[in-house]
Amino acid sequence: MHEHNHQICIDQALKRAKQVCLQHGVRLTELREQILRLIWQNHKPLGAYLLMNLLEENSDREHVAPPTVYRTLDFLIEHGLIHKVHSLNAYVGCSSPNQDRCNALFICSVCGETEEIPNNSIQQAINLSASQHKFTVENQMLEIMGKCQPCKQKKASDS
Amino acid sequence: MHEHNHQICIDQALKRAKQVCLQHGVRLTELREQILRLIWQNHKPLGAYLLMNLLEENSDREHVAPPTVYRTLDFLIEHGLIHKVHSLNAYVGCSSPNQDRCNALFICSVCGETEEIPNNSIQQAINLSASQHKFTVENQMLEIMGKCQPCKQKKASDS
DNA sequence: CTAAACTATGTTATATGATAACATAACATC
DNA sequence: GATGTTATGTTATCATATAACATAGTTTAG
Repeated sequence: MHEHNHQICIDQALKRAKQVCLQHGVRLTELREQILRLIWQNHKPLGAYLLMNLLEENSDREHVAPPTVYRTLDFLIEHGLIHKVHSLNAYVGCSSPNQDRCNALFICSVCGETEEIPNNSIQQAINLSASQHKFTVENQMLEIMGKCQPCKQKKASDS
Repeated sequence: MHEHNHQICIDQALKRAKQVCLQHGVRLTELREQILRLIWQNHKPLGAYLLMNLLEENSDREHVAPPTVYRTLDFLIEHGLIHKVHSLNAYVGCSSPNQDRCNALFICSVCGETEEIPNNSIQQAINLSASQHKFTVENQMLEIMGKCQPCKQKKASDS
């Protein structure tokens, strides 16, 4: 795990979520805030059913059913607060919700930690390729699996 | 649909599959060939259960079970003959099986037609971004949803 | 202030996608 | 043709996601 202050991460994400909801004229309900918080407590993508269990453990809710979670995930995705990581069927906090399009997601295959990295030159290359093929982009996803620096070092020191 | 000769497409894909299997020292069995053929009969990504049904309809097999299809899909993926389109949970023929990494997949949200477009500058941008973050890429997926040229034209003429 | 409209959540059932575990068959090699 | 290997069949089950409808909570207009 990178050494960075998680609490600050979470606080920032929630603060931003409140702003976004205000701007969009929608409500950040308790449920939505709880799920967003759970997601941000990891930098790993979390599956919907895991989130369901976490929600049962970490709130006074007793029985949480799938639709509850999926609706909330849909809401958070719709307002750019989280991403779905399709290669894992899992969900991760969005660190730059102001962008139209999804950035590159770097996913470590060892620790699962996921970083969203904005990159103009990737975007430009995609846009160029799209326009060359007269293709109008609505949505895109770039997921990159591999090993992060800390995990590589750790593996090296293990052997 | 682009006007291009499908049969040539399919034939080329099967020819290439035979080469690849020969090189890799594995067998292109009847089942594998049938599924590869079914996949190539579309330029749209097909789901595993749809393929299962198509296989029952288009072969003398009576009951095809999920593992049969999934094992075959795994085989075809492993040998670079098809791609899984994660955003659709579906499978599409790979048009350039010699590459290490997956190219950009342009998926039309109207007709579903999918094109795999190799693009060095996208790949370079990804590699650069990865190396800047000291991230070792093992695998990647870039899926771009939007509208293809024919569908845009068609829509324009409809209105 | 309360009825109506809208938004959010609860509940039950089910659809869809994928795999585990073990049995059988086909093929290859000696 | 016995043996090991690869491929496929079979049954059950897990994992992911949604449909459809019921209830509750919020907002707004009259």
